[in-house]
Amino acid sequence: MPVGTVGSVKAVSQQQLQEEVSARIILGNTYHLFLRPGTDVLEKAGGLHRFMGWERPILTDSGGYQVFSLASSRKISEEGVVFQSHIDGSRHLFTPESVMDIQRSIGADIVMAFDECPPYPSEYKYVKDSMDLTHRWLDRCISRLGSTEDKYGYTQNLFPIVQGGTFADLRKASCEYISEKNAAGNAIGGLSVGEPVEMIYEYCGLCCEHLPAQKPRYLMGVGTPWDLLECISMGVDMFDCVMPTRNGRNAMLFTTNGVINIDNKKWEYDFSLLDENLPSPFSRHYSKSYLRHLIKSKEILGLTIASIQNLAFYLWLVGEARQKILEGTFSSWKNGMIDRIRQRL
RNA sequence: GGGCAGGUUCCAGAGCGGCCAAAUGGGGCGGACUGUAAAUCCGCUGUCUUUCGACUUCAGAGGUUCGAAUCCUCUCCUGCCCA
Repeated sequence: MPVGTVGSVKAVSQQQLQEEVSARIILGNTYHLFLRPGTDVLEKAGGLHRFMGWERPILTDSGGYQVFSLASSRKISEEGVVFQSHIDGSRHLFTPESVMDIQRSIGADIVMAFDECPPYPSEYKYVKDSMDLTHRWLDRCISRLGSTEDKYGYTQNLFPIVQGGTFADLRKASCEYISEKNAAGNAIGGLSVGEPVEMIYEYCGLCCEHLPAQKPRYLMGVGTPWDLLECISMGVDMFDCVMPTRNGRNAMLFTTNGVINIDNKKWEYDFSLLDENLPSPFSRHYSKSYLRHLIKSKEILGLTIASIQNLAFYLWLVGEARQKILEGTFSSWKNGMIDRIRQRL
C-alpha cells in the first residue's frame, strides 16, 4: 500500500540530528525515509512511480533474508543459493547476477544487494566467512548492475548491505568494505534476527559511526515504533519491517496514544475512533468497537483495517520525527514520545 | 393429562462407579511477533496456598457403596411428541 511523500528535514548524526535534508516515505508494509541532506537518492533518480494517486518509489529486497528465515529449504554455495519453493517444491537458483536482473525487471528504484544473513547466535568463524561471502557477492552485484542498463529510464540504485553479526571488528570491517563502493546508500543487515534489542541498538550505532554520513543509512528489519526513534537518533534514515502489518493482523494496534490489544473486551463498547490524531481516513472513520467486532468475527476486513491503522501510525511517527529534526527539537521530543506511544492502553 | 429426552464448572459440550476440579471448543485475561510463505503461536482461566496440598463443585434432597458428576428414590425445572 503506497503512502506518500515527506518534505525537507534536518538530519540526525550520532547523538543528535543536524543538517537539512529531503525525506521521502515509501510503500507497503515497509516504509522508508531519507532524513539527512543529500541522502535522497530518488531526488536525482526521478524514479517516482504513479500508483493509485500516490508518488511511490520502489524498493525491492534481494531474497537474502528468505535464505535466512527459510533456512530449512535452501543450500548456500559460492555460486549462490538453491532455494526450494514451499509452494510446489521446485528448486530455484538465486545468484547475485540473477537477483540483480530480477530487481531491475521489477523496476526497483532501490535494488538491494544479495547477501547472506547469519542467524543469532552464530560462531565468529561462521559469521566471518559469511560476511566475506556477502562481500564477494556484493562485487558481483555491482559488476552485474554496472554491465546492464536501467530498464525503465530512471536510475536503479544498488544498496550494499553490512553484515558482521554481533562482532564489533567484523561490523567495522564490513562497514569499511561497503563504504568504499560509494553506493547511493548503505544498508545495515543481519540485525533483528533474534538477538536482544540492546544489541540491535549497539550494533546499529556502531554501523552508523562507520558508514558515510552523507549517504542514506537503511536499517533492515527494524522495528517497533520506539526502536525507530532510537535508531533515528543514531543516524538511521530508512527502515522497513513486518511489524505494523503482522502485529496488526494479530490484533495489536499502534496508536498515537499507546498500544492497544483490540481483542480485549474493554474495547467492546468503545465507540471512539481508532486514532483521532492520524490523517488516515481509516483511523478517523472506524471505531475501536467496530474493529474489535470485525476481528472477533474473523472478518478479513478487520485485519486490513488494523494493518492500515498501524501503517498510518508508522508514517505519522516518522513524519513527526522529521518535523522535529527540522525544528531542531528531536532529542528533547523523542523520549517523551517513546513513553507515550509505548504505553499499553 | 400421557410418552419420551434432558439438567455438568462464564457459554457450548464430553464424561457415565475410583486415573475428575472434571476432555474439547468458544469466551475471558496475559504474553510473543522486528530485511513477511503463514489471518500465527504460547501461558493462565472453581476457592485458598509460593510449592506440596487442602477445601467446595456436576439442578435439589435423600440413599446404595470403602469410594458417586457417574447407580437408586423422590422433588423441581427444560425441550420434543401425543391428547
